[in-house]
Amino acid sequence: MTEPKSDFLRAIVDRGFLHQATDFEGLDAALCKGPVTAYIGFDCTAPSLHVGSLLQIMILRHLQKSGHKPVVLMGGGTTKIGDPTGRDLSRQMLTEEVIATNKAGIRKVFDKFLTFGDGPTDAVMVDNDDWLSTINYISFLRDFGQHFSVNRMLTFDSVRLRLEREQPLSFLEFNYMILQAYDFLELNRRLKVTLQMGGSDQWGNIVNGVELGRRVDQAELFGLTSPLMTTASGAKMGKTAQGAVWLNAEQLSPYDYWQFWRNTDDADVARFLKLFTELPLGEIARLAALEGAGINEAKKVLATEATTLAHGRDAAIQAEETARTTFEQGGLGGDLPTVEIERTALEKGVGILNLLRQAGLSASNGEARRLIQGGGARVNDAKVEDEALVLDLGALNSDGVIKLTAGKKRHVIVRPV
RNA sequence: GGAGGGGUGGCCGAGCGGUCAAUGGCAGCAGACUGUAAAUCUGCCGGGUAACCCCCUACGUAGGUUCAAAUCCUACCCCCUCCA
Repeated sequence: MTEPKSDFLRAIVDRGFLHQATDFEGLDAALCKGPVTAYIGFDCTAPSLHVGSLLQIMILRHLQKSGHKPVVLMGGGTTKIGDPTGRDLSRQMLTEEVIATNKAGIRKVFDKFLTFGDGPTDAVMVDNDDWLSTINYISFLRDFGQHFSVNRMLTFDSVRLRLEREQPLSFLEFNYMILQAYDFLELNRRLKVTLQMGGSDQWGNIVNGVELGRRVDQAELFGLTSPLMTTASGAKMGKTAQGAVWLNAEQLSPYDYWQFWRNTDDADVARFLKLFTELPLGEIARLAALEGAGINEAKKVLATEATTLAHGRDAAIQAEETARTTFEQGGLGGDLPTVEIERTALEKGVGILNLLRQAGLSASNGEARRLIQGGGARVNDAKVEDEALVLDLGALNSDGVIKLTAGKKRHVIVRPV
């Protein structure tokens, strides 16, 4: 592969976003010629997106920054028939209202990363429900069915692996790749989209779309995939004990988001800096060269930069500041998760087990008890030795709140109201 | 439609009449060591509770047999394989 000439591909390659592409040179040339419109598809099964989608979002951001037009395709139509991947076949179909709500939530996330509008390089969001829901089976078969070879479809990884492992593959699933290919064709017709991007697991779908476009409309389409994201320890990106790492502040506070990045595995830091921040590569190289405890500096930069993209500079700085006072000075930062408690209840006295539960630091009294027995619970930084401990107004610190801690990292402020 | 196999805790997977709240692995939580990392070691890991005492809930669903069932019987639901 030669060094790409277009800004976009150079960024994508240099920062580690590229897995494979169809006609890399052709795409490079097209990107040099003028604005290219490209899309990535997203599910709308949840009211927000989590870190697992961040890689794709960043690609769209780079695309826009280098002068091209990003299209966000919402899979509203495909969501309607449920997601057939995995064994969760019976997953509930979502109603129109839920889908609409989810789309609105997702749109808010994208607003942070992309500039939407009507301009030539402004991002737009579309929903494949607009064309999929009106498909007529007979005419669809006649117009497009002839272009799909089952023999060929059977060779795609997504299908082949399932067959080799003798796992069931429903006809519905088998059709997904056709519908996705059709999305590409439709987007090309409607919005002059000529490039589809996605995770490497989407390669088969993307190639199908490229070929369908060529066969039906003689359109020159391109596809590009990014590596599937895993952490150094092999886990899927974006899952933590508390659940998914959401990109919107309603579901995950900027402080927690910052913490997620701060806790990145050493081995992932350089890679993540390239993928999830927009720092210049030279700066990243400098940070990545830090050794031993010094790498913590790089993690803080990663956390602050990544949080800036999702929540804005101010929120990121505040999260960083809170982390500093909490972790480095043993104080309590103002941005820590806060739980309110009735002042009158506190006057009477609240059991520590109960309080830990209310603060969300343990799921049950038993778990809270175990936490204390294991020596992991602290009140105002003092280890709790007695699980029968009762806290009242006397437990308030000089700030008039109680700082509850579970383990080394989980802090909650309890504030009387 | 016929024959066979199977549904066990977040996941994988033992158990196949009492000693089973259920072996083991993974994941998770806490402690130690550190650097809010990794690896390692230790403890915990259904709920209630003063403690491994007891109570409640749990091995697809609903009944039944038995002093006693995740384990046996019956019906039903679901999944898989083979045959038609």
